Amino acid sequence: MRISKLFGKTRREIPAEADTTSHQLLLKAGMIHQIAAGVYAYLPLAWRSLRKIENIIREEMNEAGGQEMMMPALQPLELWQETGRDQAFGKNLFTFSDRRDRQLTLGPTHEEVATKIASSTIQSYRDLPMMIYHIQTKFRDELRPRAGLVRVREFTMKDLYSFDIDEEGLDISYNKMLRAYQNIYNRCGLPALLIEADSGAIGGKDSNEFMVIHESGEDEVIYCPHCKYAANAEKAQSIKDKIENGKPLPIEEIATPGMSSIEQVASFLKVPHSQTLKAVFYSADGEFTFVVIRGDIEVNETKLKNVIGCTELRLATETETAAAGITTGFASPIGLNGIKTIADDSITTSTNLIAGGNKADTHLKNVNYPRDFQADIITDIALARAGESCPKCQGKLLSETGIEVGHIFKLGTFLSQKLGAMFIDPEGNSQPIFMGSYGIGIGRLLAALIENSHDDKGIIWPMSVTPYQVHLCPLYRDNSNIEEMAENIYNDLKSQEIEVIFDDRNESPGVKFNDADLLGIPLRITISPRTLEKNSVEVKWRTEKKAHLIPLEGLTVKVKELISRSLSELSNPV
RNA sequence: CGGGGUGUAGCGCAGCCAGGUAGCGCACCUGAAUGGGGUUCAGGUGGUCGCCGGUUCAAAUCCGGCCACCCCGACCA
Repeated sequence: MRISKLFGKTRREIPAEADTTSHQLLLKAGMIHQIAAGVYAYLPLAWRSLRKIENIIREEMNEAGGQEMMMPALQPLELWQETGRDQAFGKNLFTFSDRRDRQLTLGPTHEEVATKIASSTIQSYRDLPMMIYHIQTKFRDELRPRAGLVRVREFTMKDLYSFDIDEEGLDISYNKMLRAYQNIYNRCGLPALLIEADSGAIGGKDSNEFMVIHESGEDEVIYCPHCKYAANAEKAQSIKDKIENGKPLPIEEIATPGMSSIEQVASFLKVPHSQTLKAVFYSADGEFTFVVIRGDIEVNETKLKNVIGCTELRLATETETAAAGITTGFASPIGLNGIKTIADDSITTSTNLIAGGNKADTHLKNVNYPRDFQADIITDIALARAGESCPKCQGKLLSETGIEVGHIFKLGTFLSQKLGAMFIDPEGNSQPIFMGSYGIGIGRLLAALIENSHDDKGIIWPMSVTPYQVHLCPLYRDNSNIEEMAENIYNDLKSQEIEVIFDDRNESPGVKFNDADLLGIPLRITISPRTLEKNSVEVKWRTEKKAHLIPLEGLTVKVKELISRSLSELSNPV
């Protein structure tokens, strides 16, 4: 490709709207163009990289036994209503009506469609196990698209669905995918951490995410440096320190005028936050719910949602709280009637806590569970934090932010039961198919790659996913000798199927080098009067400062060798 | 949806407060010189000032409404 003909120009200044590195570099390098919030066009350079990533994914999916097919983006909303996931997705689902007033949705994912097809295609245990996948455009009406390609409303995703006869079969399929995913990240040169994740509204047993640890990420990862325990903060467990406040004492009412927050109460009574009881009120699918947790710990709403089993969970409004007869700021689980109460297990290991008095300006001292109140459910609903102890090895937990570049789920039989995807077992009984779902967002992977691999000059592509392998950079091109040599080298490299981008512009060396660094092609070949004097060209890796001279004679063979060596460093299958 | 911000040429911005022929830099076109890390000079092309309405002799500028985009939060298989 000649840069003079390339669709998409590099820029010196970047649109003010971009403030994430990958977004800035993608714009600066002329690789993407924004059309609306969270909607992008991919220009030729980005498209080449995206296709390479897709192909790596395709190869690994095929290797693991997946069969590629294509499912439609346009889906009847009815299908989503059958599984109830229209509610779970809520407004994230793009929906509209066709000319006959039938409601349609642009698929945010394809479990429903895949399951529907499986229900008619798979009939016997002899048809299982089976894995199908496609690479296709998804639509999600995100509340807030952000950070360039990191969170968008239209994006390409590879999603694979596995179908098995039982839990053990699912485990096998799941592990195959897990290995395939690790191969994908390795081949893309992207260090992705495998972590435990919440499986969300669809339920299911296990779920894992692949995270690229990076400050611009949107997810918090809690991990243990000692035993490699790592989990999404929504899922993470920790050992809560026990707080002993002595033997249970008699309950006592105390005046706390105007002290309505944990902060105020604790400092007023000169006790640590951990000796207080915090009350939080939620509306869970419309039901008013009272949540109690130790004062120093935050509620993990994902855990809470799973415990309650609701689809919509939000903090209750002041009106709702008042309607439930609760005195905000002085709420208490004691003497509560007819309100669903959920408590974190942290309150069972502490004694003599300070709780609200259920009337203004009053708190209760020496509150003890279960002596003074009961909860409908007692379990872990706490947000794990860095500094707490690892649930596996007692080591100290740490926290980082990360970009989610893959998510895999053991779905179990939830969807197959809803949609009637059954098979006949060897005994002749009808059984629901065990399903798994495995997704990778291609564009986000690209963004994560750039976040992970760049310097202040530009992108640094791994050889496997670079738009081009070689950047050919002749200096003083109007010198006819250079021009001719450069054209020859360009043609030689191309004839050996080396992917080369040729800076055939008559620009100054500074401009060319800066653009080369910005585009981030792994190998740069410079040809100038200076190198020609020695019958050589300069070859420089994007990752290195220094260039070295390579003779013109045998150049193509040498370059081919460098490329394949670079590629082989990226592929060591798990 | 709550909070904050921005819309003027392809990009970055000034002009608005105090209404009076729309400007600068980059990019782009022409020419010349130069050139190993965004080179210089000269000449040029390009704008419904986000949209609709109001005030006014006159609106990029003042007033009202709307829209779009960005950031933080909430939300998120």
